[in-house]
Amino acid sequence: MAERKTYHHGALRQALIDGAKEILAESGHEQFSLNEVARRAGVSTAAPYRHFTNRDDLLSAVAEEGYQTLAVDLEKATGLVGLGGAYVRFAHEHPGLFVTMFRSRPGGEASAAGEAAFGTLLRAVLAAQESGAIPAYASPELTARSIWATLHGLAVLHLQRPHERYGLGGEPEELATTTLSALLGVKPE
Amino acid sequence: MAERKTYHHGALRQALIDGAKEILAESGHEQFSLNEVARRAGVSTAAPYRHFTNRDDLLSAVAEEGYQTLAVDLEKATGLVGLGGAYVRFAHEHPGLFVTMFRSRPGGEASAAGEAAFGTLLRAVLAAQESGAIPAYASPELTARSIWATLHGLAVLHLQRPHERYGLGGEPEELATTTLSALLGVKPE
DNA sequence: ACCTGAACACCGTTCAAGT
DNA sequence: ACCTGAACACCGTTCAAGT
Repeated sequence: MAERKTYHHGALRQALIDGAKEILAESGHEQFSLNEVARRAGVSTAAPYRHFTNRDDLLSAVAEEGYQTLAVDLEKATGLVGLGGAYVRFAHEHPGLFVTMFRSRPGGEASAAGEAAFGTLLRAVLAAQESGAIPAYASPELTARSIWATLHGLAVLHLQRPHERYGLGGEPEELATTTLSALLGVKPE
Repeated sequence: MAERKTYHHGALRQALIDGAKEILAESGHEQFSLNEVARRAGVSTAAPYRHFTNRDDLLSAVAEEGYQTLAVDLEKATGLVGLGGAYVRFAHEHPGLFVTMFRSRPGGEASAAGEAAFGTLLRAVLAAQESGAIPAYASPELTARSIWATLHGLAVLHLQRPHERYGLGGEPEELATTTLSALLGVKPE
């Protein structure tokens, strides 16, 4: 292990990001260590500082890739309920990455991928309101933000309290369906 | 500073909890350090281990007191919307404590105070459904859990993205009102 | 330009020893 | 019974020095 490679034109940068994702997947955000990432890449603990200003900067880069993956997942989903399920499933399948995404860059700019993800949700809300699948108590924007909050809370609570089953089943899709229908009366199409 | 006191019959235990809360309020959960708590209490860094098995055990005790404070806050609130506002306000006023509460004891038992807080929400939902203030798409239990998820997501997102204003204003009560009314059509009574 | 080696202050935790 | 002092492995970060 710790095979010594030579990194050229920024290859180390991506290797560090990939290694960080590995650690997050294996041990979670709490256990993440910058030194450990360096060790896995086979470089000294000082090497990452040529590519990132500090630990948080690396985690921000990881978070950005996480937003891209999330945006792709959401785009593949169909309907408001499918979208909600995909959001909760993402958190469930990548807990370390999910936590990292929403802890990083306090006060930083919104990620482009994050905006795209919201846009996908917004379109689904618009369609659901127009078809009458959900009531239009408020504008699509406000409703979409509110649903995002709901899905986010659901995901976070489910990660931290997996034993308290929100709804009947433990499957992310079932959680999202049950919750959204309890609040909005939306039915799976 | 670091005045050397003598602690008797468990007085150090509470002093450590209080010191931990201070640090959480000043610097947040991320910056929390067990050694720092010991320093503030004027004891050695090994002393806390007579009262807590480790760092997480101390934070769990802190979290439990947080749940008690939250339960009291919620009980003082009136109506579903008032309750939602109180929840979001608690997170807004005690961010470090709030994060600690929902990060601690993974798989541990639910706190009694946490259960009490949920009971308060449940009663408010029941009343709102009976008066017709909100639609009864689902059982009060399921609706209460769903609303909790919404409030939690709102609180978390607002802590991490204070610049993205959910709804028009930044006040916790306004956030909760706007969101709940967007989802449930509930009006402030 | 990119990485190493060694150092710094700090952390959580342990343990023998003091009172 | 409760706390100290000193140690351990580990962390994030810096910086002179190597290639």
